[in-house]
Amino acid sequence: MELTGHMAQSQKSNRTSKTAPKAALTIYDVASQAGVSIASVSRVLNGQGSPRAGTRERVMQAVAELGFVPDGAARALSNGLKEVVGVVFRRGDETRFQDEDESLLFMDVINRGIDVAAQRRGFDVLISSVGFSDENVTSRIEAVAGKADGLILHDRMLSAGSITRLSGVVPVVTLAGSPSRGAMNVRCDNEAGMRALVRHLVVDHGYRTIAYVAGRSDSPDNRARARVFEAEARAAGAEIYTGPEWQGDYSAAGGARVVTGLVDTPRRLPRAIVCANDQTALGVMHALARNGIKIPDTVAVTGFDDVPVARHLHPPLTTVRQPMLELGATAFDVLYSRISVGKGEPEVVLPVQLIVRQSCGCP
Amino acid sequence: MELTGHMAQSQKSNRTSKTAPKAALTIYDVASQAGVSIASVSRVLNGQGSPRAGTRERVMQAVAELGFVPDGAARALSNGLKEVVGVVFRRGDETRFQDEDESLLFMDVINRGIDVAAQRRGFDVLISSVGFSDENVTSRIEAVAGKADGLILHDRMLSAGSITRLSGVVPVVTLAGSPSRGAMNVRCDNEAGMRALVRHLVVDHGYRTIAYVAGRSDSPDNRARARVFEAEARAAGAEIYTGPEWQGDYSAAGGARVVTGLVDTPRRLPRAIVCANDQTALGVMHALARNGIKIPDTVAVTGFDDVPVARHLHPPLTTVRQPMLELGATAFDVLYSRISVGKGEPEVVLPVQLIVRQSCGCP
DNA sequence: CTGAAAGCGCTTACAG
DNA sequence: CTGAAAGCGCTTACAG
Repeated sequence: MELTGHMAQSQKSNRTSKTAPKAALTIYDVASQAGVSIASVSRVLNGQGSPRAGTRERVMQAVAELGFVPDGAARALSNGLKEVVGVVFRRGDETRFQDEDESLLFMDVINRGIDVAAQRRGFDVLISSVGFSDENVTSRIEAVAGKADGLILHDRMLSAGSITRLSGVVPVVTLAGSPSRGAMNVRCDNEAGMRALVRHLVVDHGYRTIAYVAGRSDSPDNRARARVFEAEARAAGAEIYTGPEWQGDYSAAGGARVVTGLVDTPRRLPRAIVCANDQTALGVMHALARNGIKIPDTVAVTGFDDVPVARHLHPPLTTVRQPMLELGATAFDVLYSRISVGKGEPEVVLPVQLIVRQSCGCP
Repeated sequence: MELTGHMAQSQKSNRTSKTAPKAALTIYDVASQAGVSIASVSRVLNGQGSPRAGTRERVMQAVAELGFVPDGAARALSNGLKEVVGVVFRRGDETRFQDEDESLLFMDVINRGIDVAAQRRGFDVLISSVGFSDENVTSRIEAVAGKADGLILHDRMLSAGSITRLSGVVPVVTLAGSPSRGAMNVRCDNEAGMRALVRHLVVDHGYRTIAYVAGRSDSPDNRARARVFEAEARAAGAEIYTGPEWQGDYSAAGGARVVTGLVDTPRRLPRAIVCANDQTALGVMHALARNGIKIPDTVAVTGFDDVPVARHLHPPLTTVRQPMLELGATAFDVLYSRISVGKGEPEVVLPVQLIVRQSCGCP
């Protein structure tokens, strides 16, 4: 017994440590070991047809003995399905703001949602993050496209034209953007969320002056939020502080910059500052606090997204919750049905929820 | 002009929206469009040989016009390289502890390090997270193995035997474990870190009673830390509180449980509690605070890892910093050299650094 | 420099 | 139920 063990071991370690690495096993090795054809091996491995019990057993045994794992590339080439979904997003390597790099952010949570949904279908997720300073983003995305059955693109990864072009190669789902021709889009109901938020500030709290710290101006989400913000505030007769000094960029640093600019050139602050997203609110709150301005007593602040850290800010952030896990999962599901059935919803809008905490002035 | 635009559009949208989806483009389409052989197309696409300028141009133009993207599976099958590295890790879906799910944890940071290093080599990262309750983990991992050129396995994903077996299929790097036969391992210098930490507590602070809240007992990291902890504390003549009640599980909940068990059955607490990792320390500190026990005045607490949130705890956590980004990057680099050159370091040990903050009793 | 052809490791009609 | 064979879309010796 001892001996058998040793033999098995030295055999193995022999194979493993050979300088000339053993050629990878193929389905042919399994077939000859089991004494059947490669077609039979393939069938029992994939549960196709109804192989005779004896056949099945011999194949299974050979697979187990050899430790055979079929090559994914060959399978993919043969049956036209890689069982891989590509996800491309922007790595936040630009900003170095307090809690910003350190929390699970919007994109991370979405990716987790994609992952979970993908696993249900036997898909794996091919991640490709691109840095802000990376060049040839397009070729990087194309490389991912070539390795996947479909692509999920986070917001603002590519121009509408590029997206349309790419969607000729593989099905594409964009996140939180607007539908591009050829691609599908999954997003949250910005309009309803912003409407509820502004009404809460202007009607419930009765704030008469209000401003919107914008996100990147090329973001459809930002544009939708800005539009509704203005319409609702105007409808309620509030005064809107506006202008280029209110331009943020979705980052905490951007939000802080806006506030710093305001207090430097002394002028009246609005009673409430509505931020394009939570990260911006984070920066705004930090900067306000640094300048000794009380939140929410002097200025109320709100966010958008409800990232995990939002409830831990001081004061806890009033914001609009986007169902991020669900957003990711839905993106995958839409993509999957497009891949498998050939048709998918061109646009899905998920409901959001106003989360009232204390940064708006509520007790 | 207007007309041209429209024509181009309707043409395209025609192709895109056809019920019978257009057959995917192949290298043959490009070749015929460019009037060259597929070999030439392949050569210019891959920068092999020295195609004549005219050839190159015609190919490039055809590629651009058609929007051709080569199929990754076919490339992989043909040249034996997928340019994909698989990463398998455990999703934390078990515990619901305060800051635990909400911060970028150990594994997330490591994965980011892998991603960055992989991009440098044109590799993409195939992520597969497994939940604690997931079954047939092995088959899931094998599926990833089949789709990748190599595998990076986080700690405690598989038994040593399974790892050795798997390493017969693709090169495997394990993280923070001990080297299994056939696989390579990248880890941090637990011994040096724990030695410095315990000496700081026992020698510098002069604490005479001390305990170690263990991590999972099947973790090599935990065993190494426990061993050095005991040796150093004993060498300095400190009294070690020990026993099954000090068994944690690497989670915040586990750390809290240990403390709760201690205060329930009143007994003397040690002067210092050394935790197997930061998450455990997080739970220990929460539980201590909940019971009105002062940190570090009554009990000092330390962690291990230096996760991003560690510096934001109250008091800031004294811990041992593992270079997590570097750990991930090194894991990829080792794997890559094994994939490309055929040989890689069987074991790499990265240096760690004692980070003294306030939870140990320092001002 | 370029093309015809073989081959990568699978899956799946097609016969039997 | 099972096997021989074609084919998936590339890359790369091998001739020319």
